[in-house]
Amino acid sequence: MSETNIDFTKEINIEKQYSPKEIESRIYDLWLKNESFKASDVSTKPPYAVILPPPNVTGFLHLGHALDHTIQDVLVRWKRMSGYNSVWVPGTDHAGISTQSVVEKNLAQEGILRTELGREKFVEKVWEWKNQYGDRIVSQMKRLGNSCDWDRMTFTLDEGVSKAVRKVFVNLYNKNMIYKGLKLVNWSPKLETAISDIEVEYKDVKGKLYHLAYPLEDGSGEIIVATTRPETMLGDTAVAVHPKDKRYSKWVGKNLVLPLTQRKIPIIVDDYVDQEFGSGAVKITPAHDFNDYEMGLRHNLPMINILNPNGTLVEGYGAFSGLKSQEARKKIVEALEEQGVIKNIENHAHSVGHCSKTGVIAEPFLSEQWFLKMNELSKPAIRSVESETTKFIPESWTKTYMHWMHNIQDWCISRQLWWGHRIPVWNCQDCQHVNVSEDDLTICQKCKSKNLVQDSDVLDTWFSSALWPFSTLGWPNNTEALKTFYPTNVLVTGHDIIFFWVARMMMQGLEFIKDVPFRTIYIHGLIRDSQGRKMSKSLGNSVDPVEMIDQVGADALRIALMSQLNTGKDLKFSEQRLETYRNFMNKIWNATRFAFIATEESHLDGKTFSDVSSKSEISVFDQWIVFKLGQVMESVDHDLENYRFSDAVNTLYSFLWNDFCDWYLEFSKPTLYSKDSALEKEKMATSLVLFQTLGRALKLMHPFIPFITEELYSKLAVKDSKILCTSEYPTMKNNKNLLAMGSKDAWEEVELLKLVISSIRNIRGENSIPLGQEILAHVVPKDEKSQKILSFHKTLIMKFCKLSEINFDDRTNKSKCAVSPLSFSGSSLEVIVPLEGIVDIDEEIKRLQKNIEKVKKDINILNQKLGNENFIKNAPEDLVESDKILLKEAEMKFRTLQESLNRLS
RNA sequence: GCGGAGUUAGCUCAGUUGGUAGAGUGCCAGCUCGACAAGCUGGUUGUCACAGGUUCGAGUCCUGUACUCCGCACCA
Repeated sequence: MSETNIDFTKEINIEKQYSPKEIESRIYDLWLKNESFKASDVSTKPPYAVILPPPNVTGFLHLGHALDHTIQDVLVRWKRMSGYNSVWVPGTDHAGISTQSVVEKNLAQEGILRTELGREKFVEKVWEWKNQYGDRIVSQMKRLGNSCDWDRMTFTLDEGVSKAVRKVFVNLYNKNMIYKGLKLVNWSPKLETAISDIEVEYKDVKGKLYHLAYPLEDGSGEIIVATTRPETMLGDTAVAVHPKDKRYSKWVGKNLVLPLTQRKIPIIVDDYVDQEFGSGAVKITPAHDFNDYEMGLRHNLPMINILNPNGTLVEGYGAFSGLKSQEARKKIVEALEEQGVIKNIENHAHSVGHCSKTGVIAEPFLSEQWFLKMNELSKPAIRSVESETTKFIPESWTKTYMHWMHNIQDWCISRQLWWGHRIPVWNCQDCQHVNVSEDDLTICQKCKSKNLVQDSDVLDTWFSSALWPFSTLGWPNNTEALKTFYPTNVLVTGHDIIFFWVARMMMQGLEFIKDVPFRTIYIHGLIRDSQGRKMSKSLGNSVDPVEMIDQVGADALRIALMSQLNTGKDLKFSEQRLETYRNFMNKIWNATRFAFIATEESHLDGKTFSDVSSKSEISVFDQWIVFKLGQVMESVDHDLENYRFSDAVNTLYSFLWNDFCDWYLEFSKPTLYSKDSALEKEKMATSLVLFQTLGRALKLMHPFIPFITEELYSKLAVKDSKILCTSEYPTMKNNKNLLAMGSKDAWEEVELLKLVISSIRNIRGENSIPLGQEILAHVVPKDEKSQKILSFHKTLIMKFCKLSEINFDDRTNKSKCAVSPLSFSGSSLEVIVPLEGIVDIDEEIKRLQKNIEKVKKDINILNQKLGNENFIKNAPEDLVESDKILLKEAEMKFRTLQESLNRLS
């Protein structure tokens, strides 16, 4: 470790209030200039790798990103400081549908239609758009403080990634795992493209159930069928009944006449039909319903497509043709009613699939698409989680993952879009050969014809995302980066994309690299507003993180988010909490300011970060804070190791604020401000310990609040490196020398002192004795050790409690006195404050009564426990013993309090 | 219907093997004590959702109930 000494300067140009704005941009530039975030492909250090879930390239940072990114940044910074070759690989996603829609909308405003522009020109426009806005999200990520290795920045349409995509496609095609087929898929009529099953969101809708009567061809009767979508009757190709349904058995095999079209359709039997529901007869529309589709396949029924890609009715249905399905429904219902076909309409709640991107109703639509077979791919992905080669945190997500994996369906990977990875398939117009190739083709591989046309579809965005953990590391080349960083350590993401992304990365990683893409999957909750509602534009409750950063700084936002992060639950965002941590930043700022104001330059001359004195030379307060510091290091290490971010934040918060500022800095003031030249040595020691402790605290907090800690660290008089973010993260191990200065004895001594001080302050506070009024106090220890400690710290107690005088002997006349009996670690003592002439004793009577009630309650509980034979018999011995001591102490306190109450009233 | 998470102070949440319920924030009172009013000091706040059970002892373990949230499936 290199030891650098920065000249200590007494010139304090630190403002009273922390203003993050100027500091943050300066500090981020400093990191970039020093290449602090760069990781090496080849290193002797152990690797630690995190791949950023790539945000939409034309998107902007929202609060969810802020949370997701901060978690990753904390981990990556922590590991970087802990001696790892720590890399965070950034990237952005082309986000096929979203980006295409945005650009299309934008062009439409200029009066330009995508279809008029043509594919090539349109894609050019999207690239222009990407180049214009692609940096916005990156600069926002930098404002948040993300310590990405920017040289590794990847875009999903980069050449390398595209190569990977094609290689994967061709490879899977050659293994017969990718196939093209005419199948019923989910379709977005607005986007006019197929979407995958998981891109459909089911919402409960209050609809109607229409009962239609279809007459038999031979006039022998009619069958009532029920439907929520009457317009689909145009595509009916059968009516199905249950094979055991006696009501219909006589008609099975006969034909019905479909109203409006007069088409003849058969009555068939199928087990799928529920006899109990409706009339027990189901109209079958194989081209527009998934269940009907399956039945159509089973019974070899014709599949009549009645919809155009944009959701309007196809030609051939007269006035209905060209209508959107909702209008068509209205008109068709009217027509059917006229003909007396509709027997009944009732209200019916059911859930309807909507396109998750646009919110329009998703239509089951018969079309030719590319599919990836998932069954074989899912097997190793299941095994890897079962064997805990990859672990979910929290573990409960394992079940969700498994359930989906076990019920996995083939994935529709083609999209009828222009923006994305075009499917690497060239169809020969002469010999009809399907050429599948990693390279662009101009000649048919079979007949050498030049008459080739590339498949017009692009791949689902998630197809390239699924390769992200290895495509970003250089695959298909066997790069050093891939060898070093794959499998990555942890994937951090929200639970909303476990199926879309996490599961698919697992499958592709195992298929192509033969190893899991990450060892741990950390799933965090989603951010909601202060009332627990989802954040959305329409509700107007979404919060712009950049605006928050402008207001309170990135650090405050980061630590506020992390302070709420536990057990993967969703978290409610509140600006109040943000303010709390803004204040915390200010506290840290001013604590450091104090360090400069209160210490003298000469005391730190030549001193280094790891210089320590001997225990005998530093004060008991120094020993106390160092002891606490050790505990903090241990606890934070444990919390980070176990992804307990809020615990780590709480530990650091209370150490810095309560232990360091409230007590240690106050304890150190009498020494530091002393003009007594005999105290020079103590001053020196305290100055050093103060700076050393502060330095460690800044380091410990750095992963959470990188900007302010880096800024303050740079000003420190003693430190062990120039740049905090690449310095060593403090642990019990690497701070052995310093921590050896801490001691348990010192801890006990100071805790006793704190107890006495607090109890006198309590008497002051409860009796409303103003600070300006000095008072007399008696502190009566019942044993020699406490006696020694307390008299040693006599002046300090007087200063802390604003006493005119302090006595350590028992006061003989305790009338008109406030009395507090105390016990600590086996010692007991009394604090007595004479109140005569100072305050009205009514308040003191109230205080005593309150304390008596409390002690009485304690005594009752303890008596009950200790009076219980079974407790004595069964409870651990040391518990029984400590309870006995507690009881004794409580009884003593009770007597003391009661006596002083008697004297007062 | 299946699965998951939850219910603890006014609010946001901790509570690791069972051993007298915690923090922050808010609220009340008093303070320009030589870093910080974005501060200091003191105080206030609970039928741990409900009902049973196991146990000497349950916020914690078991069973059931109610409510909230989130997935998935079904829905002619």
